[in-house]
Parts: sequence; structure tokens; C-alpha cells
Amino acid sequence: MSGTNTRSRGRPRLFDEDAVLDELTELFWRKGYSQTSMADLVEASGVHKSSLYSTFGTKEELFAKILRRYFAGRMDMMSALVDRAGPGVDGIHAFLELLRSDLVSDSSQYGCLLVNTSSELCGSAPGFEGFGVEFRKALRERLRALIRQAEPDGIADQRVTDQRTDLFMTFMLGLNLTVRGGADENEIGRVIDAMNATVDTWR
Amino acid sequence: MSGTNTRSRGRPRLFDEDAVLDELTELFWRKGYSQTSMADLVEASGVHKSSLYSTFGTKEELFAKILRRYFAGRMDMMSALVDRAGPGVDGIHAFLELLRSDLVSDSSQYGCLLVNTSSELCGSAPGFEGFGVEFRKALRERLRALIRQAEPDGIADQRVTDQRTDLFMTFMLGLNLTVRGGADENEIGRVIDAMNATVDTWR
DNA sequence: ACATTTTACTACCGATCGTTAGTTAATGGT
DNA sequence: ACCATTAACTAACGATCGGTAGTAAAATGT
Repeated sequence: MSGTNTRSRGRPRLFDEDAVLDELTELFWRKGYSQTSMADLVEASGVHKSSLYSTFGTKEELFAKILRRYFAGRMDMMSALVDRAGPGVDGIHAFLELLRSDLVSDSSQYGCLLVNTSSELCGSAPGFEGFGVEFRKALRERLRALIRQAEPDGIADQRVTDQRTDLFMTFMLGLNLTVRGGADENEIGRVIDAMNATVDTWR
Repeated sequence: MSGTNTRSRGRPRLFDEDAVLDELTELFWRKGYSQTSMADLVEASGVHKSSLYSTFGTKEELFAKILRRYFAGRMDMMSALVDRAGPGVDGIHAFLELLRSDLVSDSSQYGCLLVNTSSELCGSAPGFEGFGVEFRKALRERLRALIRQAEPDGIADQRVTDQRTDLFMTFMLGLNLTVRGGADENEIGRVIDAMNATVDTWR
């Protein structure tokens, strides 16, 4: 407003909040919620425990914040993949190719944090289920749009689209477990090729 | 050998080991390894903590025993489903129908313990990864046999079989997450129908 | 009857869990 | 200079964690 940044009043933070959240996300992503202790988070971030609490609240609140943040980023990424993929059956192939490129990168070797968390905590911490449910719903919407574009105009059959979307979603979930299970580049490639072969029957 | 049961020497157990293992399995299955405490196991089984330790060893050892036991039972069940399914593409449909019957029952609402465990602990307790890896390998073998029988003799293409097996395995893993995510009978049915439609293209 | 073996049961261990009070340090506002 | 505000940092809290002595009880063997 007045030309310069309005600094906050008290002592300034020694750490960058976003950078720390990234590091904490990586930990939760790899080890899961209950296997990640506050001591682990302190060690990974270099931020003192009390500072973590005063900044992010309790472990539950911190994890909820991390899940929301991850949700937004993950959906942005997925949407970007769908957008870049383009229309038609070739669009689905392109999407799978973009997905492959991402999955073989180091940053995605733990699968999807939201899916993992949903599976880890659905039987014990019902509060976190919602994130996974919401995410799957949102992702399903995007994938459905991608698949719908692969059907020729005028012949689009809603039930066929839904069925293919169900299969594709289930495939994505299975792929998540495959990646988290430690699959290497070859295995990921094979699985995606298998889906490509199925998608080819959609022409 | 001598006509009567050879009783053990000391004070007899007040609990049935198999029944207790069943109860403990259910707990681990639902809540996962790290969210299940020894106190939980004591409460669920009614067996005192020291008795659990003297009978099954540490929590890690107990869990390993439970995983081995579950492994055997799960593979028996899967093999039975494959055997009952019969040959041909209709055999795969039959397999999926048997699978559906099982998944809507209460006992399977938590997915597969081995798959869940593999996902939960692969980033923190590397000792338990092996069970899931072995199980997926064994299951894959069975499914491959089922799928191979669906290809007409003489035309069987090994690469096609492998590709369909990859897709089917990925589907099974995704279905596992779908079930554990709390899917109801309808959603499970829709997902299985979607796979059925794909299998129909294999004729 | 007595010793041996195995289990049931109580009580407790040190370590780690998530969490918080209390103090020192660094900034902006007046 | 002084105050208000915010954060860094230390030190500890009670609870729970997995795990284990030590003792009482119930069976078999001789």
C-alpha cells in the first residue's frame, strides 16, 4: 500500500514457513502420519519444537494444514496434466505419458499423500478421511472430463464414460500402490503400457 | 501316538492361540501396525500383556507371525477363487463375481492386510516390506494363470498375457484402496463392472 | 507328597510420545 | 529510551509407548 512491505511487529521468523512446510510434507509423505514424531519434524526442519507449535498448532492441526496445502498442489498438478493432454483417445495416452514422467521422478516415489493417509488412518483417526474422499472425488471429475473428450461427439454414452472413469480411477489408485511399493521405472512403464492397451480399445 | 493326547507339562493356557491371533489380526487389519498399541491388543484379546509377550514375543515378532498367517490364509482364499472361477474369459468374470461377494462382506472391508501394511511401513520399517512384495508376486502368478486360460490355445501371446496381468494386478490394488476407502456395495459393484467390460474386450 | 514346568497376573521399568510454561532475544511503534 | 509484540529457546510436564522382572497358580512327572 505505502510502497514498502509492511513488516510484522515482533521478532522476525528465522525460517521460511513455506520451505519448512515443504520439508515436513516430505516427511509425512514418506513415513506416514503416525510414524512421524514431532521430534522427527524438529530434526528435519531445524525449527525448535515450540516454534512449530506456535506456528502450526498441534500435530493434528499441522497435518491438516499440510494435507490442505498438498491437496491444492496435487490437484493443480493433475489438472495441468489433463489440460496438457489434449482431447481424444490420444489425449489419454498423452496424460499417461505425462504421468509416467512424473512417477519416475524422485519426488513422487511415495505415491499420493492423500491416498496414503486415507488408507493409513481410516480405521483409527476418522478426522482425516475426508481429505482423501474429497480428493478422489475432485480427481475423478477431472479424469472423467478427459475420458469424455475421448468419445466421439454425438455418440457419447454417459454410462460408458462413467464406467471407463471408474476403471481409470481404480487404475490410478492401483498405480499409486505400485509406486509406493517400490516399483522401478520399468515396472511403472509396463503398468502404464497395460493401461494404454486398454485405452486403445476405446477408439 | 499312545491313544491319548499328550498334554504339555505346566499350567494349561486359558486362551486359544488361534482365536486370539484372529482377534489380533482383526485389530492390526483395521487400525494398521503403528496405530495399534500393545494395550489395544490386550484389551481386544483379554489376554494379559505378559502372556502375549511370552507367547508371541515382541510386537514386531507378533506382527510378523500375524502377517505370515494372514499370508497363507489370503493366498489360499485367492487360489480358491481362481480355482472355482474356471477357464476362459467367463472364468475371469466368475472370479470377479466371487471377489465381489467377498468384498461386500464385513470381514473384508479393510482391504488386504499385506497390501495395507506394505504401504504403511515401506517408508519407516523396511523389515515388513518383504511380506507385501512376496504376496503381490504370488498373487500375480495366480492371476496370470487365470488370464492365460482366457486366451485361446495356440494363439496365446505371452506379452499380451503379461500386459493383461499387469492391468489386472493394478486393478486389484486399486480395488483394495477403494474398499478400504469405505466404498459401499454399489461402488464396489460399479468398479467391478468396469473391469468386466474391459475383460470382455479380451475375447 | 514333592519337585518341575508352564502359565496367569501384578507391578513396574526407561524411553518416547505430544504438548506447554517460562525466559531470553529481536524487531516495530511512540 | 521505552513499551508492545512476536519469535527463539530451554526445560519440563503427564501420558503412553513397548517391554520385563517377580510372584502366585495350575498342571504333569516321579
